[in-house]
Amino acid sequence: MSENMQGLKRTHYCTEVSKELIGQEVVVTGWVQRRRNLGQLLFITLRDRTGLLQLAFGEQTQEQLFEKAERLRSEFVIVAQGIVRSRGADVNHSMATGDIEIEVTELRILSEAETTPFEIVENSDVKDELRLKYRYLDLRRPDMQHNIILRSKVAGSVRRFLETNGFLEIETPMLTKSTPEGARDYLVPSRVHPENFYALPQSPQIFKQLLMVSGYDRYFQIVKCFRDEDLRADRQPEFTQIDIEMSFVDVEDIISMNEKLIQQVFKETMDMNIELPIQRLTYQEAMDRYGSDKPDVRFGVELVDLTQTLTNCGFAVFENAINGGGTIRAINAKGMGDLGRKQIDALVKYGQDYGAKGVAWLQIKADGTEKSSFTKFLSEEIVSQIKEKMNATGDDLIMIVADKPNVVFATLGALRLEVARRLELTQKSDYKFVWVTDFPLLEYDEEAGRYVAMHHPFTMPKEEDLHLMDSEPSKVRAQAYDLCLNGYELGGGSLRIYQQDIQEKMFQLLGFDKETAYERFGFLLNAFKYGTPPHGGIAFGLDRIVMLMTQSDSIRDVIAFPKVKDASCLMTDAPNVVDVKQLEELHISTIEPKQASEDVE
RNA sequence: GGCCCAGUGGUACAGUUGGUUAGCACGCCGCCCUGUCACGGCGGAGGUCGAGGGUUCGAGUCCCUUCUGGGUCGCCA
Repeated sequence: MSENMQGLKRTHYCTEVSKELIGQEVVVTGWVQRRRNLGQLLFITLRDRTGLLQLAFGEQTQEQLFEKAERLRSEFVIVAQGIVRSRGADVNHSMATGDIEIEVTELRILSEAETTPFEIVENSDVKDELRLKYRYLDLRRPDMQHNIILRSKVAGSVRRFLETNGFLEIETPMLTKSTPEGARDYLVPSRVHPENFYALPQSPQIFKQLLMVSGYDRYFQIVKCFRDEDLRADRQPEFTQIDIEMSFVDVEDIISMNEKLIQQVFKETMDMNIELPIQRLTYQEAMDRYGSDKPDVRFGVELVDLTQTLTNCGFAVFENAINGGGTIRAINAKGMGDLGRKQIDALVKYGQDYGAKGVAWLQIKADGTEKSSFTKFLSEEIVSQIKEKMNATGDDLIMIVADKPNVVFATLGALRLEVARRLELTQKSDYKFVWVTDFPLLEYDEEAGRYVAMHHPFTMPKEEDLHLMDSEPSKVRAQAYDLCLNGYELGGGSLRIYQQDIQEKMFQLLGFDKETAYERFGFLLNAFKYGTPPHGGIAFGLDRIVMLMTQSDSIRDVIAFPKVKDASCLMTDAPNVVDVKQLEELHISTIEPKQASEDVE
């Protein structure tokens, strides 16, 4: 029979009880972490979100109370009243409250608990599947509580900084209009409008721009966004953005404001100092040096251009790549000079997952001898040129990819990261930020047979590239920027187009006629007719920021109730089948059950 | 949609070239124990080895299919 708290009120969280309170009466609440019954003496470790506290039952304890304490089991919820006392010499140094305990005078069992499917301890090694099914228990674990609490602190720090700097927090709709550009939308059927659908926002992009038109000048929102795409360790179908927009600013204003934001958040929540200004790379530099637009700059192993050296060495693969508009680049994995053939082949295979047809390699062992996948095309002169360019001094594995630039960058960029993992070149506790700027405005979509916006259709081109919009659209750079940390994109943004003529040109390049553009974004284009300030902004992925802060491997570990790989929720079983009546109200016909068998044969 | 990894009492793991009764730790239950804190001691319960099929005298182990979870490519303006 469970009891209630009537007449008792919590006076302290577990770790707020300290030796300053010795002799005083306190009331504490929480979950039973552990019971240690020594016969005539019994200890309970009590846990709440602040930590652990020991309760003691001994010779002064009334018999009835002691018997009640003996009934306690792990995860029972209790309230205990008692006197704080010193533990004397028996201090537990691994516990924040290890020098004191509560001599309990009253105990109430508020809720009993069945044996949990896994133990509620830090760093437990339970399968994700089980953790997520019993997420409410997983969230009791101290490391998860730390993550979720830190997340709240980060959000608080963001709000304080932005409010101090004149930003207004304004909410935008969750039920909005589908925008077929970009990611797939989650759709919500309308009951009132048969065959019509709302979409959940992929981001509040257009609304925040409208708020600039409306004169709010500085906006922010910590907001859920939805994208119906496949999941990854750092991607969930619903995720949280720190969404920011500013008026009457240029790229420098936005970057400097936002690096101050990041600096303050890391200082307040991690006590970590970030030196400003944060390093910057142009997109082109990032690709050339790291093979990635979200480079991990904690280590070297940079890409080197070997096009000049190798085009005419006689190896047809290289020659064909160059004739096909390609390039030849390489990385040098120092410390892999004695890697065996099997392991090299594994690296080659790894690289092929990223699109390269092959990876040529040249190994220079510690003793100076060479081994290569294309020995017969390597004259002494070419080898020495490669050695010089790759700074090879022995114990090197040079991996070379010849292909179209995007394939070369993707492959070597991925191999570079794989090399770093194998050689353990990075530490999670090391944080290196970098801004990547001057992204291309457009990229060519082979499948659609047209240009698509790399960022979004409202991204402002660089002034000096405007003249290229007609002649060489692929060369136009955007006033767009991403903030990257340790190989993750933390956030990105741009200056927006606010001039009618440039916007029209942009739509033209994207292959929208005026009607299509108005059908999709008419409310924005109309709004721009009534006085639009120059504006721009950025959006940060809150989940990723906290993931990196907590050194987690997945954003699942910093989201209270995340979804699994197929976007379902193991705890609630969402998504689920709904009542036929609900469907009828929404004018959705029920799905016919699939014909059993036959369709294969 | 493709590729890769994993699945063995409640949990985490071990299980040899296929061989008799599937092993260990933690947890759980009971008894004992006055300073424990990963308490200790003694005893006990708990498994259709993810599922289905196949090979075999015999399958946790080999093969096929499938389910579940994870990673990743595609995808993610």
